[in-house]
Amino acid sequence: MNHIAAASEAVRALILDALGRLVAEGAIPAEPLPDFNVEIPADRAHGDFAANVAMVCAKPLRMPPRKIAELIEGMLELGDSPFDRVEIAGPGFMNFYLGQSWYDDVIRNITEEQARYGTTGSGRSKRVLVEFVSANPTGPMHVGNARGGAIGDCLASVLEAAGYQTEREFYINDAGNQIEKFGRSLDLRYMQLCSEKGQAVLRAAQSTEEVCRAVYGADGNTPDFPMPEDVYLGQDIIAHAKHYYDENGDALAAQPEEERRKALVAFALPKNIQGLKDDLAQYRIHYDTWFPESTLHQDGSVQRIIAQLKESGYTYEKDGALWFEAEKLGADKDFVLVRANGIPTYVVPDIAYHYNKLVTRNFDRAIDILGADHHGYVPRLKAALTALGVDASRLTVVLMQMVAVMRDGKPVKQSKRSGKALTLVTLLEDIPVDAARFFFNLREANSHFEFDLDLAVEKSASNPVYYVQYAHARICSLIRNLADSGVPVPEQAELSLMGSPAERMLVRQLALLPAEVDTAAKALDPSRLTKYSVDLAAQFHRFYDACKVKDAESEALRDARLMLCEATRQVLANVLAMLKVTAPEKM
RNA sequence: GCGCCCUUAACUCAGCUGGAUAGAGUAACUGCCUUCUAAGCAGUAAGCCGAAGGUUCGAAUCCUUCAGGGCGCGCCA
Repeated sequence: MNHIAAASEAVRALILDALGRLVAEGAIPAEPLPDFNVEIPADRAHGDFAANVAMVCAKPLRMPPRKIAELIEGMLELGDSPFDRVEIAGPGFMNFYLGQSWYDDVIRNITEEQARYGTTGSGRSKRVLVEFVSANPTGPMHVGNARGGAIGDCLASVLEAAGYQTEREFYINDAGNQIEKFGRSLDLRYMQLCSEKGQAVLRAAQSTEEVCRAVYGADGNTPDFPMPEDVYLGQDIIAHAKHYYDENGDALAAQPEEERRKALVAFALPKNIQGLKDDLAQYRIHYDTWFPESTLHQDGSVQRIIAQLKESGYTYEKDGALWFEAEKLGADKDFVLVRANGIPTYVVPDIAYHYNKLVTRNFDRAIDILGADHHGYVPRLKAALTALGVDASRLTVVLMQMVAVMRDGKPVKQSKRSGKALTLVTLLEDIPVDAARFFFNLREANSHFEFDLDLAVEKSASNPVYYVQYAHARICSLIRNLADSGVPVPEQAELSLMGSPAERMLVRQLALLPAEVDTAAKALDPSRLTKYSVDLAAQFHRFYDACKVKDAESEALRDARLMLCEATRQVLANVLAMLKVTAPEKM
């Protein structure tokens, strides 16, 4: 249950009620009044909730704000409301203070809902598909994929918590130009290994790694093993070629190039895809669906989309190519659908894919997590969907800014061309999954992100994930100690004994979770939850410092605090579960 | 040239549907463990919220212009 929203609604209702009676008594004129805000003030000294009703009504009522506030205050009937007092402050704010029973209800509610606490129904069971990472299967995942993975997976958790029927999907780009390029690259490396120089390397090397290093050279392009422009240079390509050679020898070298590429792709691509699955599993990401692009070609979807777009009337021919009139539908410029050589551009399967999501599979919403370098492409995709008669607002693209990897305070150059980008696997060798997932969700997607390798590797307290986990472990330890001395967490306690600032601050923070989940779901911003978890941990640590549990002034108070601790532990565990970060019982 | 994003404390960032003295974490300095985990807490210091205009009772927040940084603008994906 969302105690914050309920209390906020109560403020609004109390004020509207009071205004109604003021009108009835003729104290203020009966005219439509502007909407007002009920918010949680930044400064607690300004109450638990503040309303600006008196200020926004000052002009239409032609009365000073404080005077209006006083009139409203005189008419308020706090009665059964969660509030026990109201103050007028500053230019005319009305500050509402929560009564003790509200705090008690929050704790009882968490005790009752347990792992369900924090879930809401705001998504009304709508079906949402979250597509994320969708890394190119021609190579390993890089740091950008790692960020997308953490953000997408946590966003899906948030949407689940908010009551959406959520599915996670990985789109496998197993067709098109980059697969051609993959085949070409594999073939070149394979033929190099079959050559005299390659054979010499194979004889001399003790391991695949040594072969890769020898062939790769300093930057993937050595005089002995030259590579042309526009191929993949990474060592993973060499390793695939070497493995194929190990298993099948050089018989393939005599085949036509087309056949060689086909065989090498058929050999390497499934391995890569399995590698992606394994790496993502290690990163605690599990998809409901792995959707191969190739199926869209095989089942005729791509051709059908082209036909449908033609029928829409938004296409034209120019220079032998088929163009889409995206500009007429809000995009910045028209683009090519089918090249003069008859091969569709990458956008067509993409359009077909999103059509599949929203029409064929009929998800209510589709959410894509993409790198910011795709921003220009989003309006075009949406324009195409519009032309197909699909409400493009059902697709939301979360753009995430680039990750700048820092080492020794300097940015690490990520060279895609030479295949030297930092991979997810390498990253996870250095830092724990917990830290990586938390770190990548620390900032909202749409902000430039600086990943400090030294800091993440450090495992120090500067990394906030330890701060949050420590709070959980600390509570577990406390509960364990008391249980060992015969004091288990009680099922009921005199909660109203807890009225100190530290206790109340903690409870208010606990009460905030459902509202945070809703906000995060609405804004598609899972980073709100990491921030929330840090704030909650901070409130607990303060409470821990200010209030003794074991040596409380009375057993009744001790029991009440024990219940509060357990509620806090539960909420920390719930948030960490959404982030898929472990909640340790000991540290 | 056009478009998107960013610019807040020494560093990394919150705050942005306009609200009451601008927040947190790091780093610096000071205190707090014979007592539930000091991976913690409390405190000090630190800011012309990139610049200039505008809107208003009120602007870090909205609008305009400008400056600096990142990223896009292919019959590449």
